[in-house]
Amino acid sequence: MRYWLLKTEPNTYSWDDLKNEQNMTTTWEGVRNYQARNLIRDEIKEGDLAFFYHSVVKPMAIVGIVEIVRGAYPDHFALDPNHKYFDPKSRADKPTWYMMDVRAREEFIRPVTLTELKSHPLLSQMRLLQKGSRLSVQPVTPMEWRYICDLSQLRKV
DNA sequence: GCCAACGTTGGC
DNA sequence: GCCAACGTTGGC
Repeated sequence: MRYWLLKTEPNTYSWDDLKNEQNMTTTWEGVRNYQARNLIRDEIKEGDLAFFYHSVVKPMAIVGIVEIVRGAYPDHFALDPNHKYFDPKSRADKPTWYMMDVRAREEFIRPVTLTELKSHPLLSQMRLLQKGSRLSVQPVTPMEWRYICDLSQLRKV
């Protein structure tokens, strides 16, 4: 089982949005970056866990934990010409993009902010904290995972 | 609102 | 295959 971090802009899709979904489960579509695509398609497996990170908002923070409840399958939104995630290069018989399903599992009673993450030397190698790191799907090491979970209290959702 | 970093596009 | 131009991301 491996650990990940998923970025989202809460203006677009937030932790509260996820908690309000039926079964607190949503599709995770619209990833249009090849590096992130490769992680979804090749590395992320059902049962893996991921931090849910709010970007471009105050405060920027990890707010909860989701479980991957369905591994990679073709992103059908790429095939819909009327959808904002449409990509004319993707084809049904040869999909370019992949999506997955995630479910809210736990939330941080106190969100762990980007500022706080940066203040911990042991987290200095975190992908999220590297200059210019724009990847919206990132790996998290087991050490980083445990360390960050210990920074806040978790509660089941 | 700014702008550095990054990814993609397209002419050559 | 190179690389300049362009568009986007995302922290500040």
